[in-house]
Amino acid sequence: MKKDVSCVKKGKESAIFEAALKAIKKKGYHKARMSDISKEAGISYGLVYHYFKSKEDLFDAILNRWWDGLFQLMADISNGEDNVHKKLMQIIYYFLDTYQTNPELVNIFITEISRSTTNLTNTRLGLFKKFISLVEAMITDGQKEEILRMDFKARYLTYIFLGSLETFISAMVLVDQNIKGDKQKERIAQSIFEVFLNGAKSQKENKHSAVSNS
Amino acid sequence: MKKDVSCVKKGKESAIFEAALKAIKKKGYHKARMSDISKEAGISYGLVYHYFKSKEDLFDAILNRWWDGLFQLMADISNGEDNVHKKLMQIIYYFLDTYQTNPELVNIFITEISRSTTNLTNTRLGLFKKFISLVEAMITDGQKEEILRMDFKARYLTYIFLGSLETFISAMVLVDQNIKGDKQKERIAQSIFEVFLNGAKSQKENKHSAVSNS
Amino acid sequence: MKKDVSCVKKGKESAIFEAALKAIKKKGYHKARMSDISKEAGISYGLVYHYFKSKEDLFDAILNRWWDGLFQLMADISNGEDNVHKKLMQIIYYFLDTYQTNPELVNIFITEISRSTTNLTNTRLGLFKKFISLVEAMITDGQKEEILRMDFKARYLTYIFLGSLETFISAMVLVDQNIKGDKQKERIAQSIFEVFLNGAKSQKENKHSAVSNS
Amino acid sequence: MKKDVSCVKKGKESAIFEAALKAIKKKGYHKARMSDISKEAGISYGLVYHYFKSKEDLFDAILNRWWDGLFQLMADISNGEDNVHKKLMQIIYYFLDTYQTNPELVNIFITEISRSTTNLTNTRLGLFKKFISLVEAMITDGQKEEILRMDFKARYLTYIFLGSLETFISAMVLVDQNIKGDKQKERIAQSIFEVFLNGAKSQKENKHSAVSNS
DNA sequence: TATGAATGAGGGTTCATTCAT
DNA sequence: AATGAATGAACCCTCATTCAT
Repeated sequence: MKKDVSCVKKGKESAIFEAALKAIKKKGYHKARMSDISKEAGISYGLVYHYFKSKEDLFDAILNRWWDGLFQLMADISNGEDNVHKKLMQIIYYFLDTYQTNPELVNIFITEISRSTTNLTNTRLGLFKKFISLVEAMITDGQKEEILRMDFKARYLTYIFLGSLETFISAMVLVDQNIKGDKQKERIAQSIFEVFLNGAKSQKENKHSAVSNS
Repeated sequence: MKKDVSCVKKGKESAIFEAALKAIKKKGYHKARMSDISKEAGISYGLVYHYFKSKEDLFDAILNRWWDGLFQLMADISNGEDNVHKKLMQIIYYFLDTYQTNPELVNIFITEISRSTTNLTNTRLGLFKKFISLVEAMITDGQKEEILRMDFKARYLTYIFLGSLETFISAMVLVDQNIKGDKQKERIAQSIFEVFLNGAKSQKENKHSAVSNS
Repeated sequence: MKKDVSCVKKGKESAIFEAALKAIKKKGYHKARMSDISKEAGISYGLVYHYFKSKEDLFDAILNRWWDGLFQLMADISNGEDNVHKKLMQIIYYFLDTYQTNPELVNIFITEISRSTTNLTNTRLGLFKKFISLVEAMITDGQKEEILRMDFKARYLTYIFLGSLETFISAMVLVDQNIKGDKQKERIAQSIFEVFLNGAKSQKENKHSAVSNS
Repeated sequence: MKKDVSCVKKGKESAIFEAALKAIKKKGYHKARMSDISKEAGISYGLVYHYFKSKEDLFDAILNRWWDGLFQLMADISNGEDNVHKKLMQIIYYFLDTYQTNPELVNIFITEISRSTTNLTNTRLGLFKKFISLVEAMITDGQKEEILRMDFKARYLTYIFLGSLETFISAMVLVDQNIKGDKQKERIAQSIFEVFLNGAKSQKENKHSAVSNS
């Protein structure tokens, strides 16, 4: 019941929110106009300001939805007893799942946040760093459990992991590709993770180096 | 000497260019004002337009410097006889070298181009895709030579390679980290490449899987 | 009553329109500033753009008011059964009437359109040529009915007719002369038409030539 | 010799002058840029300012050439003993002749002066009024000699005369028509003058009115 | 004379935000 | 809650004019 009420109450707010997602995806934060958003939401110009204090505020709300979901996941993972394999896979899946249900949201994360220094207020930068730290902590654990190689800083491995993930998503975003079915999603997730874990070297090469290393 | 002459001739243009780099790095393309640039360059407002047709034009000049250098490198690599190892390493070094000499340039590439769909005109998108294709071609060669694993699409490996690289740089950009000395540069390059090639899995794990695979 | 409603609804738009008329009359289209117009209309700068897309658009709106009225008249005349005398007189009266009620509008037509090649987009040029053609058609009819002399091209007579009319108006515009009462208006209209029809030659001369022609 | 020197000295000045004519004809005074003019003249940007104090000054020089020629003619006519017929014809011919040798000059007179109140400084307005007065004086003389009808103000006849003339030229200007040969020039001059003098009424109509007048 | 780089005061336009209704 | 008219501070760009060489 509570939820219903909130839905009734938040019906317009939510419409604005979704409209903002679309508009920002389409034009980017700077070029998306408040009028685009209100038009897309099917409401009047000034009403946006009843629900969101400013454009910046609306943007923050969008980011918060992203970060909230992500940090919720990170909390769940941290509390769980999975090994590093499964933990990292869950992160990958979070990105891919969200991309399926809410491509605009991922798009905005990729294009406006993950690389842009300009949109990064200190608060936002903090969230971003916090996320990296959480991943790094997992990787460090993996190193301690001797699952991940220890000859590189955990931070470096983190970059490589997140970088692969982001670029994959980014590429899909760029061509507006949608993930067709769970099969493809699984394949993509596997690719990212497999290469991260075992590298791009061929088996043949591996043997060579195994020999040469022996 | 040659350089001096060009500096005399191109003194102002070059000053504007550098000022634009700084301004765009600081505020991003959209928020960077032409007045910021002229002020930074120590010249009058209107003079910018003597050297560059428009803000867009100035931006393009910056991008062209980046792409020109990168495509020059790609051409050199393609003509050379190096194996895929060395080729990919050269790409990594190009990013790191440029980051040393011209951190703003790399910054702009990372923040305004490599992920931003909004700033991407068709021309720019084309350059970006061309670059990806060239890397993919190298990776494909590496697969044919059985140096790189063949169980994943070359395009996927490409994403992972470039993703790792970009995120590394991006992270440095984010914290305004500078590369101290060639030693550190080498270590970073090695990290990226090593993990890409051999994966993040520890040796111990590798033995396990080697055993389990046999 | 109708007018009142429209005034309530279109109050600001109409105020901008009138202000634009004044500003353009005073300074000409090029030198008239949007800020002049907004100031004259007693509104804020940006509001002009709420009602008119651009300066050009506002200018077009002004021209359209003129052309709409004129072409409406031309249509009415064409449908009517009047002879060429009355038709041409109605055109003269349209100019003079509009000059009385809306001197700025006529002013702008005279100064910015009827002679200026620079402000003439193809659309505007088209309207102008269309008007000339309609007048020419009347004159041609007059020639067919043997009311007007046939030894000159209808187009030539058209130029002379419109030229007389325009210059008359133009001269009044130049000295900001206003038409005092319907008497003066009638006298002016008569002058233009009489001379066009019967020429400037004196009666005495006419007799001479009549004799010499016989 | 003096003239030669002046020609050597004034070579560039004259080139600028002609270039300005072309540029202003093409784009109008306001839109014609000083750079257009210098480019057209084949000289450097700043040099224009050696010969002309300002854009306004250059414009005035152009107008002066026109007015000088015209007032010279008016002086010659006034001193001569021709009747009003010949005098008016000479004015017509001055316009047509100049249009043949210097179409841009006439164009500028038509489009930028004869109707535009905006470009009219008091000085320029004075010249214009002076010209009208001189024509009016001729017409008045014609009335006194009972060659021209006296039932209308001389000023009105003047407007009609000049209006016919201007619109004719204006129409040629509009379509960039050039006068082919002296035959056509004569025909045009005749048309203008004939209708001014004898009116547009057909002979048949004239007889009717002659009858009705008797 | 001659060059063209350099200046900077506006100009049109945009758009986040406010406010009266 | 809801509307959309109203505001005005910037912003990009133009271009007449000046100036160092």
